[in-house]
Amino acid sequence: MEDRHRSGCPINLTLEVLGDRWSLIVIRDIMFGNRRHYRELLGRSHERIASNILSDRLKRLMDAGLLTRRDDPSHQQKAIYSLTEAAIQLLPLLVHMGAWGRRHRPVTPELAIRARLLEEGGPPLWEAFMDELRSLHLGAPVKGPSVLAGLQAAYEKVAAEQGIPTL
Amino acid sequence: MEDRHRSGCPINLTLEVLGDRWSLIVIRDIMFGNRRHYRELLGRSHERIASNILSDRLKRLMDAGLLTRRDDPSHQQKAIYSLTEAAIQLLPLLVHMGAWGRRHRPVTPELAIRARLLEEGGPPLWEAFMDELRSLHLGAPVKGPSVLAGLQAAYEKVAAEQGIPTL
DNA sequence: CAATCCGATTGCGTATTGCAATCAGTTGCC
DNA sequence: GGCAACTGATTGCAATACGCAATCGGATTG
Repeated sequence: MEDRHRSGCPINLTLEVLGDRWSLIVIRDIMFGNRRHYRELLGRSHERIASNILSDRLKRLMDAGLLTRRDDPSHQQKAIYSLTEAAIQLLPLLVHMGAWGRRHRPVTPELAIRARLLEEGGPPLWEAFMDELRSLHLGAPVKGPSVLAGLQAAYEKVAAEQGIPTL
Repeated sequence: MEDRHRSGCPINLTLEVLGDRWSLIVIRDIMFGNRRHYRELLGRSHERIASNILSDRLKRLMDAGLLTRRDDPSHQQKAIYSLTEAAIQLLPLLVHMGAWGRRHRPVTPELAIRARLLEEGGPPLWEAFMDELRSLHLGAPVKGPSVLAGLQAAYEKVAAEQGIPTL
């Protein structure tokens, strides 16, 4: 991206990569929504990212070493985007953002269910989730039950109880 | 700021407040640099924020309930900016950002000293620091020795050993 | 062979950013 | 008193980024 940095401060350097309104949304959708294709990222979020912005962010995140792109073997023209280890290690950051937002912003309760569960699970749950992400994105061996599926099931349970349409 | 949100997702709502290149830099400088005046924030950082951007960010952060502004009793035209409880609770997020940047970005070693100490200190140190911030910014009673001074001393010690100019 | 889906790209108007200069009022100093 | 320095900003302007809609060439599906 840039060779010239504003400063070598760790927080500043992190903001140079993630300090905009879309980069972390894209990573969130890949990480928690398991969205691996361009069209999935484009259409299925509440936030409705524009296609040119998505394209630009995918490029930037690849340049920054947070995403990789490979061809989908099942479809000649599909691409699969995967998280790198660096991106997987953003999980605690995203959990903290969710936790802070839950406390200090006007969140929609059903959209905060996953954030609450991840917060309550604490570092042990995060580690299990990160291991699962490594198996999904880096081809690492599967180590345990699916945290992702567990979060989704918990969400659907609460959603069903409250008559909320599943995303 | 905006009444219309892109979505009620906790991560998205957090990004609507903090998802730009300067907001967290301002909070970082107030929090870790104890910079409470406009001119201090304007001039003493490595990143050199422009005065109009700083002015705009201070306004937005006040609107978002992360900062308060009051008159400086010692100087008729000076203002003192303080963190709110919501902003103080961003500390773990900032520590995680620093930790991630330290591992995955080309940080300047001496600028990473505080980040390393806060990371190593873990939640107990963060709690102590947050208590100190509450006494500095919210007028809460002082509870223990100054974490801020400790970080600064540790930084100056390493800096002196390596002949690095103190900020 | 037509409709649909694929990952983008283009055009265009608006909003945000970066940079430098400037402002009016206050303070410190001699 | 007088003046330089300092206070928290504001203004003007150019460059960049964003948001939105339309579109693209190629591949797949029915």
